[in-house]
Amino acid sequence: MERDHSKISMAVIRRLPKYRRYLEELLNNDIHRISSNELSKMTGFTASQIRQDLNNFGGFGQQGYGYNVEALYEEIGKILGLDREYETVIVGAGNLGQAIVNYTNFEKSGFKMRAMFDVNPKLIGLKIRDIEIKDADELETFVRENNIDIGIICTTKEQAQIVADQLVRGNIRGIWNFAPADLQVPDHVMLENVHLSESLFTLSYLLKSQSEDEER
Amino acid sequence: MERDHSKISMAVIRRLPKYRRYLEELLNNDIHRISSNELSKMTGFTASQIRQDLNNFGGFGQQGYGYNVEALYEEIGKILGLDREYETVIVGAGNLGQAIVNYTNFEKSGFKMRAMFDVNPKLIGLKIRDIEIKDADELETFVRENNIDIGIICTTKEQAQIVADQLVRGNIRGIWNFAPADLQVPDHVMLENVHLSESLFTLSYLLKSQSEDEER
DNA sequence: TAGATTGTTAATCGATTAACAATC
DNA sequence: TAGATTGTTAATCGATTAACAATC
Repeated sequence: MERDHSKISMAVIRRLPKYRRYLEELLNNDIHRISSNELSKMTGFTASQIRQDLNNFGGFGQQGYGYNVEALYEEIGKILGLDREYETVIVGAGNLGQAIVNYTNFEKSGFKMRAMFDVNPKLIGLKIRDIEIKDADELETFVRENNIDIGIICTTKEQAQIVADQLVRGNIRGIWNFAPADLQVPDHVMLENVHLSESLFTLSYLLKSQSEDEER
Repeated sequence: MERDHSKISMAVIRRLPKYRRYLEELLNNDIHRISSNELSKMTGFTASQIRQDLNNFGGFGQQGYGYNVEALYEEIGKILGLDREYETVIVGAGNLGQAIVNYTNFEKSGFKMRAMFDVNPKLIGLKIRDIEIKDADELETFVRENNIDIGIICTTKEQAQIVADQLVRGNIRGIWNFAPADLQVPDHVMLENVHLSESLFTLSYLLKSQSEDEER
């Protein structure tokens, strides 16, 4: 049933978490069967697209019946790599870093927060949810010795590339970057950016075009 | 020179902030002229795409010369609606709300933070950067009376739709939503989501497919 | 069996890239 | 003028939608 996933487009991948979120909701409401048509109404994607998306990974459905909610939820989790745990560190223990470490849903999804790092002496040594804020000097060593998978960068844009280099030297596998910068990392290190100002500027564009539309 | 912007694709819009960011960098380095080819090398987009993108909005360049950095920077700012100020409130004064209010770059870009709101009595009355945390009960009235443009939702997913409804009743124009939920808002209210877990799950997918590739 | 709904192919649509004439 | 680079059209590529045969 499993196909070659190696050339799935990112557009498909980015829809999977939304499918999974709605499937979770269905499970919470004790609904065990769903058709692409019903999922379409919930998610706003077309039924055709949903069937296409899922079929990239195998035939999870059954003709005349639809999809089993539990099974599909589990399969999507596996595709996304959520059937395992990830060792994680947060670099930058300011408000954003703290927001992430306090958002326990990430832990529940398997992203284990092992340490935070900062340069601010006032923060070093503190603990948040039992997670210690360490001196940023120890980052590379800690990442290497603890086989950390993911580094979450919550520093200024000035520090971000320096931190990324340290993470890479410590053999990090992926970087989740919140700094407003385009980081340079080797091909084998996966990079996912959250560029907040790009998102905010998109909203301001939408407001502008909305008000222009109203003038018509 | 100005064209009808009403049917520009979102793919184009979401590239504009990146162009603008690199143009700002050029300005800081006193570079006043840039070709689509050089911009291509910096941003990673093709030169052809850059010229196509910019030509959606008018001919900002000059044959044989390229683009004037200042002028292009300004134009992109105008297109994105960054040539004006926005009245903004943050709902939810936890770490994430505080991270946003403390990130002063948004203020510099014209997004004026006028108040924060929370239900937690321990937070109500406190001030962050001179911005007061108010009782969430006052949200709708405050938004209406102060002509707030943008509401930033940093609450739990359970509270998010309730807050969105209050913002809408207060005549909000746009919502920047950080809660992991798909909010229902009327068509005239613009909605931009930052779904952090979707981004993190995408990273975990990338890690998984990267390790599968290595096995080959 | 009849009805429902998937899996999958084909058609359409939209976005990106290539090419080059226009022009500074 | 010669050289460079845009603006813009045409070609290609990829993603979405439609349609329907397969099948539960």
